[in-house]
Amino acid sequence: MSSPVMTDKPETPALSRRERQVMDILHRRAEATVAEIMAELPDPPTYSAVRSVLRILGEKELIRYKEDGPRYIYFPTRDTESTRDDALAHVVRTYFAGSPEQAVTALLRMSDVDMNDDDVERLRETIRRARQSGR
Amino acid sequence: MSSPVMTDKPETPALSRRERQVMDILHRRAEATVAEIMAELPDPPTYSAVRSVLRILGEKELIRYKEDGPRYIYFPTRDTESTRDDALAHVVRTYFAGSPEQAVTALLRMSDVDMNDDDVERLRETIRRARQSGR
DNA sequence: GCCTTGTTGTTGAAATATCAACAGAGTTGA
DNA sequence: TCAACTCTGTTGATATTTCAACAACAAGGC
Repeated sequence: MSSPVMTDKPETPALSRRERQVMDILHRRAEATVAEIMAELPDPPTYSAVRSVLRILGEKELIRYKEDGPRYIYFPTRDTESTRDDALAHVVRTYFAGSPEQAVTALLRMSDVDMNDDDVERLRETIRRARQSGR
Repeated sequence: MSSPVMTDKPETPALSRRERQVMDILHRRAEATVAEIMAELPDPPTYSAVRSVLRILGEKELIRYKEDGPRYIYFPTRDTESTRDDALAHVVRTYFAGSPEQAVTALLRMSDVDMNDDDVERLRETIRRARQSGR
């Protein structure tokens, strides 16, 4: 099972439904036990079923675990920061025509701030200037 | 999770791997033929296989089609705007601890603008003031 | 006209995901 | 101590997904 060189491994090994649900939980919580994951899953299956998914995710090397006394605590293998950037990039590409500015607008609307594209551009300019004047 | 209205997912029937890939393509392109979808799928299966997925998505009422001469043009049933908001909200909840500001920071970094949380807060203030002074 | 190409409708097989059952080991607390 | 409880390791059954094959029909080029 130990192939030393794996040529072009896709960034996302095409997760199944349950696999994605579990990964989302682990990213949201940073780490979790089987019981915690089970509690957060929609239509939670049995303990055994959750562990089956975890086993598969482990085989795909998407998660690892550390021992905490008698039990395992699972956590994502990949760095959270790069993972979140990928997730964001995917959303921007898929839903915002690849325009981060449009996504920013939508986000600020979500956080109760009204802002149009011109505003965003103005903001970017402001930041850029502040940055150049030696922050 | 501080959002006052937390609508349960009325229609996100937990898509499978291929189903999600196809939906992503349709959201990115707004509409597409079978051939176009097949061309954009990773590890593209046969024409028939793509159509099977489309049939299932149709049964779930996630997509519809219009006739364009001899062929069908498929498109998402749901409004793009609400779908993208949901997608964004999911990413924010899963990867940014529910903080749109953090997501904005990551987005602006992606679009080659350096900006920290203080910058974002300053920006929000700027926008808010500009708005109150009668934009 | 006639052939080639591209499309849809339908069916069913193969691959994969999902789930639960059971055995065994370790921990805990009375 | 030891019995109850919780957890892991493993296996296999069931459900769903994924895929391809084939027939029928329409369009376009020669």
